[in-house]
Amino acid sequence: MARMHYTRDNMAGLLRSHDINPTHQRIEIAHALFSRQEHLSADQVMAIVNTRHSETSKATVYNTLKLFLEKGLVREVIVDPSKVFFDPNTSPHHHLYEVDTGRLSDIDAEQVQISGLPPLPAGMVTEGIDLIVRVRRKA
Amino acid sequence: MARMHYTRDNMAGLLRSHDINPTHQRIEIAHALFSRQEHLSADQVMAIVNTRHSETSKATVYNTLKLFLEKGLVREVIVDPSKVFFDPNTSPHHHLYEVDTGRLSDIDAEQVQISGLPPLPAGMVTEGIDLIVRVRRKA
DNA sequence: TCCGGATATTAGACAAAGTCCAGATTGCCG
DNA sequence: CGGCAATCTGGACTTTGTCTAATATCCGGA
Ligand SMILES: [Mn+2]
Ligand SMILES: [Mn+2]
Ligand SMILES: [Zn+2]
Ligand SMILES: [Zn+2]
Repeated sequence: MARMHYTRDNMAGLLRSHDINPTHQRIEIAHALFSRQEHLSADQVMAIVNTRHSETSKATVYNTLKLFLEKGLVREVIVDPSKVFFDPNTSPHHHLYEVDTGRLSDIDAEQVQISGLPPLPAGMVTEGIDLIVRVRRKA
Repeated sequence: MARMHYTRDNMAGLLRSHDINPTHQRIEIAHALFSRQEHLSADQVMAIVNTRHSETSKATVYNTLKLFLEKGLVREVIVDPSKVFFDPNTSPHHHLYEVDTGRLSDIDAEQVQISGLPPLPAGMVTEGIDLIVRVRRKA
């Protein structure tokens, strides 16, 4: 929070701080996500990064997003059966999904409490708890 | 609940009660889901239904699962970026997803409470609230 | 029973998202 | 400059799911 501006220049430091070698392509992809602070699909990232002139291949977009994921720079949001969204907000939070438009927005985790979850099966650890509120325009 | 046995004979009535014309293929597909009470992907349904000898086409499997969904006979569970699962349990409940094995199991909604959700945007209605606990084998 | 329309099923072409690979590029160090 | 590791790339490939036009099945009325 209280993050000011995500410029391309900032991106190099952000990447380094996550143990990611900052290359031109990686900076562009990070910038697409962080400057917008939106949930983007791989396809959308691809389109943004290649608006001016084609710069980054599909393989690199996918490789890079996966790398960001492994390094904990972004998180994955699985709400749509046809594509995954990448989320520059890695603090714990939930999602509101408008099923008819595909719009996806954040719900702050602070004020939401979830209680009464059963104990985990032995030898398992929680990787994350995803809460998705699916909404639709009233008929 | 307290459902005893899901035989093929029961399936016709179940389908009719959901306003679905019971055909041979639909009965087989419903039987695959309800007799197991498991979360199955379209591919898995296809494999089950066609074990003995090929009986049902891919198009019919997908058409039928979509029909079941529309008629409220099954629900969709979106946890895996690569495929959707179909769930014969339509009562409100949550899911535990073992990310490394792909195993998906139910969490009773009765004892879980979720509070503090923000008000919905105007003109929107909730279609459902999905809670997914992602777990992993302890390292 | 036979006919005709509505309903359901089918094979296979197609599309979209994502993966993989082998070859080119880049950046860096001596 | 030459070598090496890391990165990037086009394009083939895979998987999941959709679509379509042809066929098969079902059913009610003559
Ligand atoms: Mn650029
Ligand atoms: Mn059969
Ligand atoms: Zn988010
Ligand atoms: Zn379930």
